[in-house]
Amino acid sequence: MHDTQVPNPAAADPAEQGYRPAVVEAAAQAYWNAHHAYEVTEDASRPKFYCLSMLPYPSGALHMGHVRNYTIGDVISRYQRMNGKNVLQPMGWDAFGLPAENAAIKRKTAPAKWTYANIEHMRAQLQSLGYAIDWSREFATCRPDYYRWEQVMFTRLLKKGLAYRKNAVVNWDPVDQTVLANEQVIDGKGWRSGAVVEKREIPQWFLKITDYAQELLDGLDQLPGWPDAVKTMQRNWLGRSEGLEIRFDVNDDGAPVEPITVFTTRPDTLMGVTFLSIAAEHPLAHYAAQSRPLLEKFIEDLRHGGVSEAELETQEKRGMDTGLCAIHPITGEALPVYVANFVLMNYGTGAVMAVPGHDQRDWEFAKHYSLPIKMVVVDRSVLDAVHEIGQDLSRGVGADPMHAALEGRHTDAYDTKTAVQVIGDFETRVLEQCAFTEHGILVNSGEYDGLDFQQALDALAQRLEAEGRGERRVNWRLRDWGVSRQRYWGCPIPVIYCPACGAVPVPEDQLPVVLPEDVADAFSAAGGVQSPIKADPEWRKCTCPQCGGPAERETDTFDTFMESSWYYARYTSPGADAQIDERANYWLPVDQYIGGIEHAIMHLLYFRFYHKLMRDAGMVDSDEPARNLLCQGMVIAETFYRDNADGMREWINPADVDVQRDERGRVTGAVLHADGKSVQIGATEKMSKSKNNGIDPQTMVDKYGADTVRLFSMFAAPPEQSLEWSEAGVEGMSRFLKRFWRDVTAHAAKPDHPVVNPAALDPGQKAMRRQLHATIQKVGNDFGQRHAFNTAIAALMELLNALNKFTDQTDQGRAVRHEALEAMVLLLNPVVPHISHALWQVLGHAPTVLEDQAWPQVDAAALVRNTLKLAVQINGKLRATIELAADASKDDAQALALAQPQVAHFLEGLSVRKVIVVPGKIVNIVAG
RNA sequence: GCCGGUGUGGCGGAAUGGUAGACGCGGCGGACUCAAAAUCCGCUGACAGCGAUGUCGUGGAGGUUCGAGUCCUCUCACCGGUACCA
Repeated sequence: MHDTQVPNPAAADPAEQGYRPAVVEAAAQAYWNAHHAYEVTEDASRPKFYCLSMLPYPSGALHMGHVRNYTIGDVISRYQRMNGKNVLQPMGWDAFGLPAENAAIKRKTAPAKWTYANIEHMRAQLQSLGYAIDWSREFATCRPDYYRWEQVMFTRLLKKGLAYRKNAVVNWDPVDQTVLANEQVIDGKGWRSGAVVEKREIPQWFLKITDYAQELLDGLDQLPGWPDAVKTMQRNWLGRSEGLEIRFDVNDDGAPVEPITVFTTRPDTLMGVTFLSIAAEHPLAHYAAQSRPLLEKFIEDLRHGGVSEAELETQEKRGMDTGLCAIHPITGEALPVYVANFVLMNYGTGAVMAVPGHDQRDWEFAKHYSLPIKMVVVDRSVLDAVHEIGQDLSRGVGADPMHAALEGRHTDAYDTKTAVQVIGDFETRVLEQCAFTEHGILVNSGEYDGLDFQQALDALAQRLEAEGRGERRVNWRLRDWGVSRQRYWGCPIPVIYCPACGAVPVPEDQLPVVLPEDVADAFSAAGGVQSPIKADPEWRKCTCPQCGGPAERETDTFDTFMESSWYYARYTSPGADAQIDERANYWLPVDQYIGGIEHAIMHLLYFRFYHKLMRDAGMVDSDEPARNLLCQGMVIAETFYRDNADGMREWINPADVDVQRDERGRVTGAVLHADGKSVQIGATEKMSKSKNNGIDPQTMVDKYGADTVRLFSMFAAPPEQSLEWSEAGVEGMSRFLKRFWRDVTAHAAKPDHPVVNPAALDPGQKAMRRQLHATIQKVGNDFGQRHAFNTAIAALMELLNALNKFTDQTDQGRAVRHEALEAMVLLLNPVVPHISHALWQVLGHAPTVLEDQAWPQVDAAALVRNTLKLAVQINGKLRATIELAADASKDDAQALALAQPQVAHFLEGLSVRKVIVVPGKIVNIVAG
């Protein structure tokens, strides 16, 4: 490849000394493209660094969230390469999904066509931002040569028993006769039809992620580079709990029926069970409803509404007695069995033992349906209080609740009235105010009285196991991953249904099962309600791979989380004739993964799960897919609106509004450019179409340049926090880059640049150079360790401000300035690579890929200080500052502090009790 | 409902338990200009004071500590997730 001649943008027109981002950026990008600057291959001689940003969904146009995500990734990538790493930064497209179907319906086109057009547009937008991406590895997940391997993997999992089919509940729109996503259910109604949504059970494919639950939990401890918040959320989502599974015999009017199995983490409250609750989908609920019309109607009513957890958990608690009778496994007591809408069939066994005295939800349910409440656990403090009184509880309250609990502890002296009151008060609280849900000591529990939680668990487990009525169990909140979707725009599930052989995986040599893309007519014909491959009777026709008889294909497609669970591995092996090849083990695991916090649980759990599946298939060596994770916050913006005469609220884009302020800078109002009339100011929230507060990145790049946009998105907030877009703030960044350009070109106008001689520097030059090296140290730490890009940039701004005040024109003064400007170009390069590329040449270097320049080194000698400033506090309040030699002793510091006139003034009439000296920080005088 | 997070000047934010408000925006004043823009310089948490300076101040209420924005308990508001949005 020959060199493309790229003019030096600063030298191109000597008369034009100003910063012209469009010219600078085009030149830098042309140079990088000509030199394939960011294409990489495996290189065993260098440490690798795989920097991965979550791949975008091609929704139509880049939004600020993308810009923020990919700029963070780009800064880290360029920084790591300048520190000697072989850096891979890839990009691709998460191209299947629901929005393409919605857009296709709206535009009467095919989802594929819309998707590919979006990819073309968004790729160009990404390229205009100048990211150091290896584009040779790009792919879209909707292409058969990508999803083919997902299908191969699935058929292998099927053979291994890690994929299986079972019934599961979905949202059903009875008017459109279609399954709805949770997002498409609004207030319990279908978003298009407006019909009340119903729950419906249909057969679906599942992956056995629960087989990996323990490993997914344990693996979190091997991820020190992941945020604690993410690990905590994943732990809670996995939801490991230890407890007992207990069987209750059940009879229907005396005749025995199937027993009910419950799981409980609180077996110590077993003696407080006053009823059982089962899910509406529980087999016994169906059984009981057969002979009970009212119950049947109740269960039918519960079918209304969607299936999302948020909806189920916030709806009013309702239940109905089934008329069945459960037998308490210890006492033999008869207990009613309720159908309750808060019991979820897909958690645990779909049935719970209700202990209203010690579970708040059961307590509320018992109150509402007038069911009995029993107190069987008391707080230790209650026992202690009673013990203190010395009460012999054999004469205590009516039921003699604590006799055994206090066995051997009571004395002869007692005060019946007070003890009864203490116990009574506690019981009254449990019966009338709220459940007591903490661990404590058992009472009212016969032979188990006086035991604590662990003792009760052990005793009950032993007895129930011996009697065959229960066993110890570990229960998980995590459910198996349902991967079937009743939609068109996804990867076809490679299964064939044969009347003779049942569900048969498509043989690998017949894969991929290709999704037809030219379906625009089918889409408009069906109004998008029915998937074209479901609507087409021909597509599904095939022959059974086992018996050769006529058979039909599965017409469901995979959850799109399937594609995004392994894309990171595919980037390592472009063109491989397998899912991935041996190159994967050079690059994996990912060294830095970056994406939105909204993916903290689901995507990141599937991503970890899939990596373990690939490991167990012998494809990768590592246990976890990513060493370090950074979750960036949202991009938010102000909203503006007008309430029109017809009562509709019209949202106005922030770009079309001028904000008005008073003489102190406080916002007093806002007006529309177009008519100069006022508009209302709304909340500052996530950029969205519905609030019309999105700022188009392309407009910003065209107006200010990519470097300015990149700089602002890294400066305005730390990466994990939400970032408020502010065009005034963007202008501030533009000013900084203009100043930087001007200062470097002005300095370079004089051709000579003497070299720093540290021994020859005067105090002013030394101070300037100390700030330079302190900044180098801070920027390296902030970029490399803390990911605090905002403070690194602030330090570089301070350095430039200091350089502007440093007017020293002597040889050594100019040498210090030269060292500083050259370092600044390199330090800023990860954030603003285009202007850095240009200014490097202005400083007299040949054009080059700047990431191959070494990162500036800290000169430790330049950091040395002779004196330090200390704050002096009296009783924690700042009263003076002192300056003393860096090697001064604590005593020196104390003496100097006490000698300050202000200190003496504040100590008047007080005596010094203690002096705390923290070297290099503070002297605190405690006086009174 | 449940799980996780956030809350600091007019605004975005800074601060290994050690001088709260770095840096940027906005605002005010000044220089340059016929004028404006751009650029440059200075000031800018609130209250009191001519000033030196003092008092108060990190969503709210308590607590630990010589010292708390930072740690603990409770509480309020907002944001993210909640298994078929990605």
